Amino acid sequence: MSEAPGSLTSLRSRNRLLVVETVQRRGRISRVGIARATGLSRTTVSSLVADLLAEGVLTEADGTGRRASPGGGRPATPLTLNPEGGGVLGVHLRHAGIRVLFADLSGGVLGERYHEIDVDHRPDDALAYVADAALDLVAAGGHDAGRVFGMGVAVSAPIRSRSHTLRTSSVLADWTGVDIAARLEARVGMPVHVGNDANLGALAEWTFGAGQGADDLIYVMLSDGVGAGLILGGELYEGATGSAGELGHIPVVDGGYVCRCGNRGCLETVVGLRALTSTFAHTRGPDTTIADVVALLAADDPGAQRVTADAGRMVGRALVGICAMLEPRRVVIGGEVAAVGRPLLEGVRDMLARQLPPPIGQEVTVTAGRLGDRAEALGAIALATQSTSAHLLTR
Amino acid sequence: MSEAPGSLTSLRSRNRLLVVETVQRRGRISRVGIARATGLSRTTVSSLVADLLAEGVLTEADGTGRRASPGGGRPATPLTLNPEGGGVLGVHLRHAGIRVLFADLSGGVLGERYHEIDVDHRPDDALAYVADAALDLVAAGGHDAGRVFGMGVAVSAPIRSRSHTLRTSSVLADWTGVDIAARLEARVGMPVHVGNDANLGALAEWTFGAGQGADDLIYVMLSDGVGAGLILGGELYEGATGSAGELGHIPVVDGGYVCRCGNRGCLETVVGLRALTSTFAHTRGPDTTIADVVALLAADDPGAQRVTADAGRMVGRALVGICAMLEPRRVVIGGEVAAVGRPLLEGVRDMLARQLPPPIGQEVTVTAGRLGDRAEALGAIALATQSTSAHLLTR
DNA sequence: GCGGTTTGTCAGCGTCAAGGACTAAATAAC
DNA sequence: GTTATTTAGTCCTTGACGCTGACAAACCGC
Repeated sequence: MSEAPGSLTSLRSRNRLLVVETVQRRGRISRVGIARATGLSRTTVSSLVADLLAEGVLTEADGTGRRASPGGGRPATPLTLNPEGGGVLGVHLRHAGIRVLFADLSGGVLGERYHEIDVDHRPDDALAYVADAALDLVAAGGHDAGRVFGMGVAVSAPIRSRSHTLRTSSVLADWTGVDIAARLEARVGMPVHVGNDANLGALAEWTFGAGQGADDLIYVMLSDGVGAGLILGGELYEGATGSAGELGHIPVVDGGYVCRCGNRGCLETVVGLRALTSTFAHTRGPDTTIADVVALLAADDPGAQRVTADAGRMVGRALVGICAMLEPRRVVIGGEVAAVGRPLLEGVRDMLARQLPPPIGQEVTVTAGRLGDRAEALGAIALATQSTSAHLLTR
Repeated sequence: MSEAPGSLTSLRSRNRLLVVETVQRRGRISRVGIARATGLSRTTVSSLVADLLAEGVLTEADGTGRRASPGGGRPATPLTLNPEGGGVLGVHLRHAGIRVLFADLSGGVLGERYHEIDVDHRPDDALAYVADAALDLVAAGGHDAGRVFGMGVAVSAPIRSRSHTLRTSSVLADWTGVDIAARLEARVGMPVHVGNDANLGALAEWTFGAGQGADDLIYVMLSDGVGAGLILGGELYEGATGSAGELGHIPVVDGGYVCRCGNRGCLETVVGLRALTSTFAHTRGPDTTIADVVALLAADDPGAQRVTADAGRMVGRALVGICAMLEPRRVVIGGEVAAVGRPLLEGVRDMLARQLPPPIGQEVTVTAGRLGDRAEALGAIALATQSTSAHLLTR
């Protein structure tokens, strides 16, 4: 595991990782292909691949359907990540429930569990459920638990990255100071990595979803709370203290409602799930849900149109400063509220186009997330996969 | 120069770079010290150092004053970067003039030239001056031109990082599309690296100035234009298109003055050098300079106090969103306007403390820059040094 | 079946960093 | 003054690594 930083074995480790990442990205690639892609020699790749095959990380895929080279030549042996070579678990702890995903190393989902539970006030119950569901999924998939390399956990709270514990959060109040990683590691017997849910949502949309190829993107999670995740220069940016992305607490209304953070007029007080639905309390009753709003929009209800577009403009307003400073290629809108679709996106686009200085405004694309509910859990999968590649495969 | 990515020689190159960087950071460190700091073995370090000594990159410093170890033992031989081993040039092209610095590889300034010239409309004159001054400085320092490894250039305009050319800019209108790097390379015969001045100011304050140790910082350059540079996760962040940091064009006043970017109420229209001094037109005449404002402040003039504090608050307002999203450790205020000092800083602090959500607000420090006028040129030095280390020493 | 072509492996070689033994140069104790 | 001790730096050997070049394998078209 640990090794001298500049030694020969570290070089081999780096090359191993290079090979695995290449296969991960390209899928079904031959040894020669890897050599061309990485710049390593065929011999070296062969040697590394031999190791990885022996360890069960890669497999030689079936040759059928392989494209013969023009003019003949020995057909290449396509290599893929071994689907039975291992898997990872991804968990999303949100205030209303828990989602657990089981996926192979390339991010293909093999199983899923969702459980409604009042996560806020029951850390022990929640963690117990997570552990049970996780082990259950692995068993149901017929997988060897020893080849499940890790678990990622997305949590709706800022994370102290060093200690893995949660900082104060009014969403998960009873969880403050709980070391989720340690507790879950004890239960499931594998490395557990914890991250903020908005950050992991960003990672997911970037890896699997609407943000593919955009190495600088902002993911906006419009849910009960409002958060954001940043991919900057092709890497997840978590900030010095691990809680970057407090989009929800940017003031957007002068002298607006008081927010749970103590300030006034925060974005969250205007476009949070509850704030948004409560706008309809007078006409549609106090129990209006986001699904109701979607239905109204489908029926071309002008009030709903107006409200969601306004919400989008508020999001845009909060984003202007950040977009001017960071010049992201893409803004991806996710979270439950994103289900309302177009009018919201139009609102965001409208505000950005109007307030950003000319060159930048045209370079930012605003899109809806493609992963829906599962974005954060998929991000947890990606987190676990990254750590797995880095730690377990590098040896 | 170019080499296989995973080969043995690449490993040696990386280790070379590691050694040089360690010496750069620590200064006067022995071989054993380097070994401890890098994790390499004494043998390896010795071998690398031998190469670097032979090439003149390092020198064995004088042993006098060396601290003998407690309990005796052979005294260590301190190593330093060879002051005569090479130098780099740093240039700042601003609208009103040109600054050229000559420094050794550790950032020590060996010579300086400043020339007032209307840079905006005379690309050829300006570049000719830069080349003359640069070669002159090298000769005056008694240095061998062959051991000057590169030149960095800070420019008040967005840079297309790929092509090294300038994008449209209303500050340097006649420079649009000019390939500064290529033109200067032809004149001075060394690699030239071009960067945005605010970005390089950030790099300078982080490397040499008020931002040392803060791996996440925002540098605010309050000059005629208003720009910003970002250090994120210990690296300069330039954005996808190389023009991140458009702080000056964040709207801060609803329906304010029209800005040169086409929008209304941009930060630049309120706190730019001209905007700020023109506030005093009625009472102090139209030719008020920033020095006059400083004098007024020194005399406890209440109007000046008020104006500068308000300017600070506007800067703070523009920064709130970014600070909430990025959680920087430090905000460094530089540029000519920063000379007004305390009331401006207090204004920024006031606004951030009031509008940032509680945990973040306390974690950000707002400081004045320590490098003054020379920050951007020093950043150009840092840029050239980085590139030098990476390209020339890695061989 | 036979040359042509591409894939993958094998053996030999040069390079690299690490570990241990050794020399160099100082201090501390006697 | 001499000897033991401690730390710094070098020399030599060793094991691992990746690359080059040669060779076998597997397919094409004729």
